[in-house]
Amino acid sequence: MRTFYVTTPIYYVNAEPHLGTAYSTIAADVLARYHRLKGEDVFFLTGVDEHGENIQTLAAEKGISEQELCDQMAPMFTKLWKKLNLSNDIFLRTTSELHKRGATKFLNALYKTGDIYKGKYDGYYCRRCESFYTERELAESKNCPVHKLPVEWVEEENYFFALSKYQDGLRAHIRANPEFIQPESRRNEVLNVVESGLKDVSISRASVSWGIPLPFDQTHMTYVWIEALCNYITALGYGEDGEKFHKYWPANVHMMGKDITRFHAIIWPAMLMAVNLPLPRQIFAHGFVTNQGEKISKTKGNVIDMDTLIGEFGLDAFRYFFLREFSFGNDGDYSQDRFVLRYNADLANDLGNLLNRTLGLVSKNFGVIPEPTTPGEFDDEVKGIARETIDQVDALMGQLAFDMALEKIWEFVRRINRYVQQTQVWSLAKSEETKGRMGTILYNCMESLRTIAVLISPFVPDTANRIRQQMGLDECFENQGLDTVSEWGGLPSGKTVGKPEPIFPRKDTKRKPRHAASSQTEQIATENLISIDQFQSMDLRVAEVIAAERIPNADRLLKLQVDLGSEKRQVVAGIAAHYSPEDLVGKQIVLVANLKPTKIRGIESQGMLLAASGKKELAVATFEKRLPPGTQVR
RNA sequence: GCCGGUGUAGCUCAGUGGUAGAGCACACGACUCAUAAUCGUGCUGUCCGGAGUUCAACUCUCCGCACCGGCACCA
Repeated sequence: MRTFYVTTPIYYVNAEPHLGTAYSTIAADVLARYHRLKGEDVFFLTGVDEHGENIQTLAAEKGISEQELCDQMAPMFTKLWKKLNLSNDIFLRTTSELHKRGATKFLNALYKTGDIYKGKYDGYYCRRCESFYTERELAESKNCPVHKLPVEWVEEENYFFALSKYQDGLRAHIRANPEFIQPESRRNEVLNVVESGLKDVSISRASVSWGIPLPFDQTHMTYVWIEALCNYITALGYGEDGEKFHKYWPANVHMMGKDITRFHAIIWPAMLMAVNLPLPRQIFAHGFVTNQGEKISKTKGNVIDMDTLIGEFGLDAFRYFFLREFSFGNDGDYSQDRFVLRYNADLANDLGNLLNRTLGLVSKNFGVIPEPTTPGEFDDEVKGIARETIDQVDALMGQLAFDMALEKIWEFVRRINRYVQQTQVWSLAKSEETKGRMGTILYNCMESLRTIAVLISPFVPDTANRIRQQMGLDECFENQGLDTVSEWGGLPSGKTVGKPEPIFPRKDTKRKPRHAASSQTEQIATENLISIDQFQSMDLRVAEVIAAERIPNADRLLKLQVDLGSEKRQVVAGIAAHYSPEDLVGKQIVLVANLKPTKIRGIESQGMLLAASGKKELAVATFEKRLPPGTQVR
């Protein structure tokens, strides 16, 4: 029996699950369900990543143990997955013994290859990011560019994995296997990174206590990312349950958001190469969901509330929308309007109404599924399209083109609506002679609906079941494979049909009162308040720009000469995308005058100008009146 | 600045070396079994701009512009 192993990333338990994680996981679920439908032996993995310094810190803040924290967080994921009707075969926690044992074995195997060596690592370290930064990556303030928190100078002995050794092997593999990294754009990106040279990566942390110790040196914890990647094999019982592992590995698809492509496309395959395990067949990085064109973020307050959406439209509409509307692999934009449009057009009008009108006619005129006694015009065409649809959907699902697969299915749905129209079935009830033809047409409609129900079942499992129920077919979908629709005519005549009820009640298109327009500005921090003294430690001055020029080979940089009254300064500012040099000359700006000088692009910068910047726009702070240069700002 | 991608009807996108398509939206018509649904017809396009190759380019090549992603860089 063919096997199919699909994975999602294991999600970090430092935050609750959100739409992005749901999107990845639903997509993986659809894929898993589709392959089960094909009769394959599927293993679908998802789980949570529970180790690392972040968890350690968070637990300390809450005054509970790390394990307690994880035990609180993990159920949030399992609960949501249940709500989303996900069919994962395992929910792996990295704190589980299964994972710990597997990871330990893997690390030992890796160690034996000789590709792990002890080296000294020193650098600026951000505890939040759990990663190092070079001096250049940091601001003068010595703050982490992501969290704006102070970083620490850390010197520690670390273990390294000789990633650089696998550069050529990786490149060759990516080149030879176009399917390996998808979509294409991600593949190019990764190829680019690999070709520009790989550096060895640190795989341990001596300063962290919450994690899995390196088996060959218990004083070091395995770096959380390295350990997490192992989950794809530990979930299969790597190193112990040989049978399961050999059955499913290598994975057919590692599915993930595009932000974590590199760990999966570079480090993970290299580690597998090192220990001589086969590489996953495909790494698929999907796009992000935006909300009306904007990135979704908590601080922005434009998070899409899944509960509300599911409450109002139903789970299946939710699952349907994100897979139909977005081209998997590209970013997709959500808006309530588009959601309603899709819901009404596709689910209520096309599919829901087709089922409803068909069953209405059947129950009124026959009461049972009629016999197909009287073939006629259009019948063969409909049957042909059914066959064609099944084949095309299969090809598209193979490419993870969920949107196109659904489009194909809906072409079929529309064709059946047209069939009803063309044959004017309803008018055939008037005489007994035409009743045979009527029954045949209705049979064909129902048989089409049965096929459609099977095809859509991976996407909208509940809907598929409801369609079957209304049609009077009691078996639910778990037992209905693709093979049950591969031959036309599998629908049994004579069965009593159920009561037709709209499966997707149409939604009013009238604009609902919008929930409070999401604010454009980010929430203002109320934590980490500073004292007036701290504020006064900044020496802010009025400065007049006397000259400005671009810096070659830098998109964002301008070199400014400014007048501070008592002295002149040279400042490099990252505002070139928004201001041309001419715009600035003569302007009076706010300068942080007591900032330690630094070199940017080899050019000395003696201060920093203040500017407000949002996602797109940026404006330099100026004064509404001219002032003597050097005047203090407070 | 480097690497890659995209730019086609109001919107989302498909597409081929021979002068353009789908769905949605919109308009009109038909029908009435059905969830104001369905079916039919129509609609708008300098297929980003410019140059070149060609009998012929939206489709190939080059240049440019805009936008997106990655890198560099951004206090």
